[in-house]
Amino acid sequence: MTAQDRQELPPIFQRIKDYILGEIRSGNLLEGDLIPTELALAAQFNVARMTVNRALRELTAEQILVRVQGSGTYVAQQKYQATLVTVKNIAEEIRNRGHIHKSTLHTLEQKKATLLLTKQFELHNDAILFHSVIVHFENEIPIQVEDRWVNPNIAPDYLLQDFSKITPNEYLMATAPLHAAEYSIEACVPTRKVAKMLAIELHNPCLVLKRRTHSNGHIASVAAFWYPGHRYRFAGSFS
Amino acid sequence: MTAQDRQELPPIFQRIKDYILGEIRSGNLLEGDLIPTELALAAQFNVARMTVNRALRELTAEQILVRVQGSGTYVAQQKYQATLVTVKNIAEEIRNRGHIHKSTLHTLEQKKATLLLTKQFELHNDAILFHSVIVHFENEIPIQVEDRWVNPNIAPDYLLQDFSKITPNEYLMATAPLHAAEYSIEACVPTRKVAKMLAIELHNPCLVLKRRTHSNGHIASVAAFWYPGHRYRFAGSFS
DNA sequence: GAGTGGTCTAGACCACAAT
DNA sequence: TTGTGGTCTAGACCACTCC
Repeated sequence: MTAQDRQELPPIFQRIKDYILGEIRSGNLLEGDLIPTELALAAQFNVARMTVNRALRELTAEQILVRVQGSGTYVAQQKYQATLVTVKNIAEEIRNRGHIHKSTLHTLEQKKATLLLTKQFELHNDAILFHSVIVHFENEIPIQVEDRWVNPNIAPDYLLQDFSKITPNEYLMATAPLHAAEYSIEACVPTRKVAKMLAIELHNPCLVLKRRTHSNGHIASVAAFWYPGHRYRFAGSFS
Repeated sequence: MTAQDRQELPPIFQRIKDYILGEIRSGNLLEGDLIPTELALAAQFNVARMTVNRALRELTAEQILVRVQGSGTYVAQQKYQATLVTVKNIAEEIRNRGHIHKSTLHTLEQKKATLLLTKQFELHNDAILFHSVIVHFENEIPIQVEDRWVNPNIAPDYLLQDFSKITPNEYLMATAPLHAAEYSIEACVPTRKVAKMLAIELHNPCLVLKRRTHSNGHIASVAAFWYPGHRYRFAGSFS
């Protein structure tokens, strides 16, 4: 069968994927069930085995199926209902909304690490770190306080940057490739300083995103991002 | 070249992927750059074009490359530094920590939808919905208030369930396959009812996860999950 | 028209699992 | 040993972009 014969139909591998997905949705195939072999599906659809292989390989990448060499292909266990939240570069996010991003630099210094920070950075006791505090504005309204500590070994020129033109995030992404990160999201009452910078009351809760990033086997940066709870939310969707 | 010749080496398509990724990491290939054609890479690695095709197709699925038919293959724009938070079934999460999950049912009813709810569910004005309010405990400490509205058409037997044995999440996952969801995370002060159920003060901020789930082309469920801010955080890591 | 990626074929050899 | 998936080949025709 040529592509012309198929006309407006989706590619064969896609139709095989749709067929399998349909069998799962309809209940004909249940979690853990063995599905037909590649050769059986190839015969059923009258196509080459490679075409079936691609369909099943992609469904495996999508975690719909599980394949075991020598054994067979199974319907994967249903995943938990999960929510994924993506937190991006704040300046980019604001610009993507068509709004104006501005930032003000409150602190840019080098400072001896506290005990907690030396542990977070996995550095020796008297380590010197770079520290910046920046407030980000969306259309002149403060939307984020970025309190960041940076490992001088990873970004030695950090203090020389013009953070009105480039965000620390953008600078670090360009300087130190991101290899891994840990993060948490909490709801906290703001400190006096943070409340003042965000122009909110002390009793207004904040969303606090904390993130530690790794680069080249070292801790590159430890940052806390404070958002006013009544002006900001993390949101998204998935399917 | 046979698999035996290659011995312990990774498959060819993987080595081509690694090569491209290395060129990007090293800076030899920059964002937007055109990469060699399939035929050029096939000649360079002395393999069939299909093998190169698989490597490039997978890198495209991973959003490392962008392919344009008739034009060429390009290095995709660098992704933002992103933080992904996964929120799972609360009962499962607690058990995974080795702790004891318990829940108490505060409300289980059918009720006429408010105007806001009819819009969220995309239903007509006088629609009847199921409503449940459940408090989840971790080692006897309240950790989540689950306030959930459910579409009766999707889960007609919702009111008959024993939610001390199965969470609404688990029941809905088994009854109505999850196709998509929207969600948000906010920091809010609790309502009086929520504060009482969570045994916290009115001034203690809460993390509020809101989630709307789709199943079979309909809105299955609209839920708000309240967590005490000082006892709970969303956390995770990625690399 | 030349060159690109998109898809597909009909074989092949291999590693691994079940028996 | 048989059957499974994992990978690869050396072609092919097509749709599309760019010149």
